[in-house]
Amino acid sequence: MKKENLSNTHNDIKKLLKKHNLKMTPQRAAIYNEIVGSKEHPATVKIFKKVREVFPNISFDTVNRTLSTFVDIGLIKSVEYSGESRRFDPNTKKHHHFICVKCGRIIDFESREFDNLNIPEDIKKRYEVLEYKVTIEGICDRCKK
Amino acid sequence: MKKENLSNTHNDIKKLLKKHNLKMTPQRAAIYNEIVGSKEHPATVKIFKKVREVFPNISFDTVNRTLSTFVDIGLIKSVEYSGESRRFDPNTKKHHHFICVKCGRIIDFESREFDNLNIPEDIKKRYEVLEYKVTIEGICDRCKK
DNA sequence: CTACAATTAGGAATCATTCTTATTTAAGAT
DNA sequence: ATCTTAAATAAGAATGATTCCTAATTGTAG
Repeated sequence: MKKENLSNTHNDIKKLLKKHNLKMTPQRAAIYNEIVGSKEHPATVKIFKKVREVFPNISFDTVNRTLSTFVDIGLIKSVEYSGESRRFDPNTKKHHHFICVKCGRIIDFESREFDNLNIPEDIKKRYEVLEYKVTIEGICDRCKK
Repeated sequence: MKKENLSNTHNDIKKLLKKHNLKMTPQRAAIYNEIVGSKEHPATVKIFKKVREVFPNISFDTVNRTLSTFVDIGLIKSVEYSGESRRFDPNTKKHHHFICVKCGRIIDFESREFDNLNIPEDIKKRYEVLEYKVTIEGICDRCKK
């Protein structure tokens, strides 16, 4: 019997929510059930539509708010830095980014090592690789104070 | 005297635009002047406001459209995969992403090598690093056909 | 079981982006 | 220099994503 079977899931989230002084609600359970195991990195609308099938009255706001909550407590992750407005970079030379998770500041940096990584063979075989970069997330000097 | 002084800029863009059958306009020049040399990875609204100071009648649409054009011809880059809706990942284990630039599909992959990169010393010194990941951009198997 | 604080639904509001259309303009040809 | 025309622009409407507001509901501690 596997350690993490579905019957444990509910209690696991409940525990995690409790740790953050948050309540377990049927909506939260439904949203979690929808997203867990999903391999397709769904957008909020997609999750909303799916959850609506089993929870016809749930509002978009609830789904959206709940997803943010889940990200805050580390239950799921938000992919990349999407969701904000598009931002531009006049620097077209190869470089990498440090992004401050507090203020959103994006700082360029260069690294010989990062410029010369070996792309995994199975990726190169299956897909056409155009470019890659390393993105470091953290807290910038200004926000540390 | 530096090679790339400002007087060349105008002609350089003009040449690049021409290569793509696009016209040089004062709006495009103003937008480029605003973004070039900018270290802060500005969002569209910010660029719009700045350009408006010297070009009071320019529309937001023009700025936005022009920025997309600049990205298309490789004059600037769009940072990360922002601009779309937020997308979520229930996989909180360390992993990396391949993003298809055609369909936007995000594919997880794991790599021992990528998991153990050496973060540059000056980054570690100046900022608090929380995590990092490698993002590969390219064309996925479905879109290659 | 009760009370209270947290959570929810629903709709309005906000923000970013794109579309539509009429007008203007850049740039090659005369 | 002027003409021609395809491309680009301004302005506002439309769309899409997200967040805010408020009243009603619900989970949970006591």
